[in-house]
Amino acid sequence: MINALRGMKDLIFEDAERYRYVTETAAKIASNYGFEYIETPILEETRLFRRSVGESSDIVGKEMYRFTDKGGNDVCLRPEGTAGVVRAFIQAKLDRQQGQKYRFFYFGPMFRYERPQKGRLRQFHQFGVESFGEKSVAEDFTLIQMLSDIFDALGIRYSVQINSLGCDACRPPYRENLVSHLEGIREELCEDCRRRIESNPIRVLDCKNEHCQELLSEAPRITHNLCDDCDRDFQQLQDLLSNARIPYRVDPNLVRGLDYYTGTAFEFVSDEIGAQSAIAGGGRYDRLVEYLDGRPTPGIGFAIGIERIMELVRIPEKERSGWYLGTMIPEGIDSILKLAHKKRKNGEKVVVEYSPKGLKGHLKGADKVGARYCAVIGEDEWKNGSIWVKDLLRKEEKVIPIQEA
RNA sequence: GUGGGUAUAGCUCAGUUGGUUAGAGCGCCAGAUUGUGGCUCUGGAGGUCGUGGGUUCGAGACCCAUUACCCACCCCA
Repeated sequence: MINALRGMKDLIFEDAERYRYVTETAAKIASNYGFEYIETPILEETRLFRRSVGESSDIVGKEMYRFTDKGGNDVCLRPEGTAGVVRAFIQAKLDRQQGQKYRFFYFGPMFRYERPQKGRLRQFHQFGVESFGEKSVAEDFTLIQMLSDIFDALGIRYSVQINSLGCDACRPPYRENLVSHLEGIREELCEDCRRRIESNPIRVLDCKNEHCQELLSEAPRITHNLCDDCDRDFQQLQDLLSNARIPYRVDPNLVRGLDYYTGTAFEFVSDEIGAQSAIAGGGRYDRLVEYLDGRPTPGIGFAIGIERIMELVRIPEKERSGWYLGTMIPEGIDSILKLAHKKRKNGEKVVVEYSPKGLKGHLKGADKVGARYCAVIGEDEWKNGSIWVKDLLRKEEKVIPIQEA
């Protein structure tokens, strides 16, 4: 037997329905916010992710599905969605339209070669949005509001965490500041933290080790080291969230793992799904378009981890719908097929049972496929060109000429 | 990459200190006055016990290896 590859899952039956419900709900809300659908290739040049997501991230460093194609190109299955959309944005020369706003949403599979666990697959799906050209922090607020609208619509409980990562003006000095502080207590930190001082010092701040946390209580916080512009934006964001009655918590340790983030960073967290609790994350990336050779353009986006919310989603109960057609005698099949096609052309859902069988068998069959109407041709109906129809919901039945069915 | 757990019917799982024909529930199929669904009752089909070695008179149970899945670290959505 051939099984799906490790960390890859089939979306079938209820899972498939849940997936569709999530993407359709989110897409509807995103378009209400003025976002347009975009679909970019799943395969991209490796360079794209190295320059956007960043060499220092684990995603690029060790989790990419990477290979050389037959043309000798160094390519990767996309590990996230933003890079491709930004590439498309620049390729379409939209960055030349300075002052214009462009807003996109997308959804689809992403690939990371990680050890699978609850809420973490190698092929997983994200729904994301990217907004280009709008530098106002009101857009940051609007994306967070959109996310809460989406989760509200899906019936998912969440908490919101926000932070500001600063800009080119305030982040580098803060980083130096932090590193020198960490160097001072280096010997007492755990092994992981010592390593992170070089690779990603801000990460040290959210070490799970209790001893480290005690030592870190004195460490400088990014939120106290923002420049005037960043600080003003961050304050305004908080005001906007409060006015909109969106509960949030400032978490100075919230760090995005991707190098391209600047300014506002946010995360939506659920406490009902195990260790992989981040159900959505995003933030600003005002320099990313430049990194990828575009004209400087502010940007901000988020992504939802669809698998992580799948089991939390409350889907509406589906009701009986459409038709089940069957016959009790072999001669009836032509009439059944003709009727089925007429109804299908008419936009109705129809399931046909080809084998003749007793009425009871057909009723059971209709029940099983969730049909509302069960229509059967038997001996009597065959003789006078009629068909027996039962409404399974109202328990009403009638015999009518087949032309009228 | 590291650690722990699990692997028996389509699904969820029982299976006593190793001992005859490996069980249940659900699902599936067929019946319960010959043309009336969901409920009930009866019967039936379905398993080389993940795979490969080993210990033993004898292994689904014990040992080793291997693979897969699950959970956690890590990382992140």
